[in-house]
Amino acid sequence: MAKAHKTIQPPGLERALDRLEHLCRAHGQRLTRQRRAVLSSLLSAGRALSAYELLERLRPEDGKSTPASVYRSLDFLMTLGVVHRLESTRSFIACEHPEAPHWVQFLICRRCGQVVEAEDERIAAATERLGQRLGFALDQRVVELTGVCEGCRENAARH
Amino acid sequence: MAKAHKTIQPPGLERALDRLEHLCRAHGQRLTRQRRAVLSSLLSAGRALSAYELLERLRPEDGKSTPASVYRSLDFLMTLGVVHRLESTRSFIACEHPEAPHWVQFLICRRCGQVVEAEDERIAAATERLGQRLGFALDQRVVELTGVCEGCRENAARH
DNA sequence: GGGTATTTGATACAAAGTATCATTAAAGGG
DNA sequence: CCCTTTAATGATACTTTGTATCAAATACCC
Ligand SMILES: [Zn+2]
Ligand SMILES: [Zn+2]
Ligand SMILES: [Zn+2]
Ligand SMILES: [Zn+2]
Repeated sequence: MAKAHKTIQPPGLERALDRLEHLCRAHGQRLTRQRRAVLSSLLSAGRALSAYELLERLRPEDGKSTPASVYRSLDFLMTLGVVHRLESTRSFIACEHPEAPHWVQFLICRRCGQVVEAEDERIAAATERLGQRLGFALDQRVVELTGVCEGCRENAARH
Repeated sequence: MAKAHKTIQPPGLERALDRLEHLCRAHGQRLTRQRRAVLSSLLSAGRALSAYELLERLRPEDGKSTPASVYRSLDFLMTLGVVHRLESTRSFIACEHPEAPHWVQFLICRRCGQVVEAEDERIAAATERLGQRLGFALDQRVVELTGVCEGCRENAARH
């Protein structure tokens, strides 16, 4: 049975966009059409997209988006914590956690591209401790674990 | 007092190149002039370099290196585990640990660019456990912690 | 030293990201 | 609702990073 491609439906999307609006107000930032469109597009994709893939998906709606403006919107959404950047795949993904800025870990399947956003206490604590031990005042933690997910291993098993 | 720029001197460099030779033999791989030059250059730099910075440093010696060949050498050295790639800065650094392939964490100072390679048991265990819990068979772990190192914070403190 | 599979060089290109500045539009107050 | 202000976008051009292809060179083994 093929698992349906994960796509956030209108209800969840609405909620996320409302949350974006509140975050903007709270931070005294402007909520523009493009910022909404970028988040919306990432959510609808239901997976990580490169900036240029995202640009392609915006084109039909908003033919005049450019790389620079997409990157600006992404940067903005990242500072709000509603979008994350995956360094190891140079792509961007909508946050799965409704809370304020947080430190997360990503698990990435190299077969199907699935990305799981985790919030592991143990890892958070261990990285913090390492930073302290080595005298670093940390402000960014990239934890990206790549491998093969369960589903893909099962598929591979039966040839 | 200005701290001298960290640079690996001939003795350590020799040892690293010998190690590279042995690793190549052990893996039945060829040790070419360029591969030696790339590792040597990274070691001498004593910091992370982008592929193109590295290319510049190779030019004087070997005027006909190209981006493609540098990337190929870097890929090769990475599979041997003697060079690491920093995803969050798109750069490469010589391994500081003489052991075979290993899982490490990097601490990166966003001020001075210093990179410390750590091998923290707790983080290793915690990431492994997270992978298992979520059903991922991990084969790559990117842990890059960015912040400000102790030295840079002290410098900043006295304006 | 000669044979052979691997690696490199040369060339061209693709993908990812940024700088600059004139124009547009979001937000807030009247 | 309109006007003003300030921040964001559009347009353009460019930089940086990374890859594909195939002929020529070379490391390794004997
Ligand atoms: Zn998140
Ligand atoms: Zn998978
Ligand atoms: Zn290492
Ligand atoms: Zn520093």
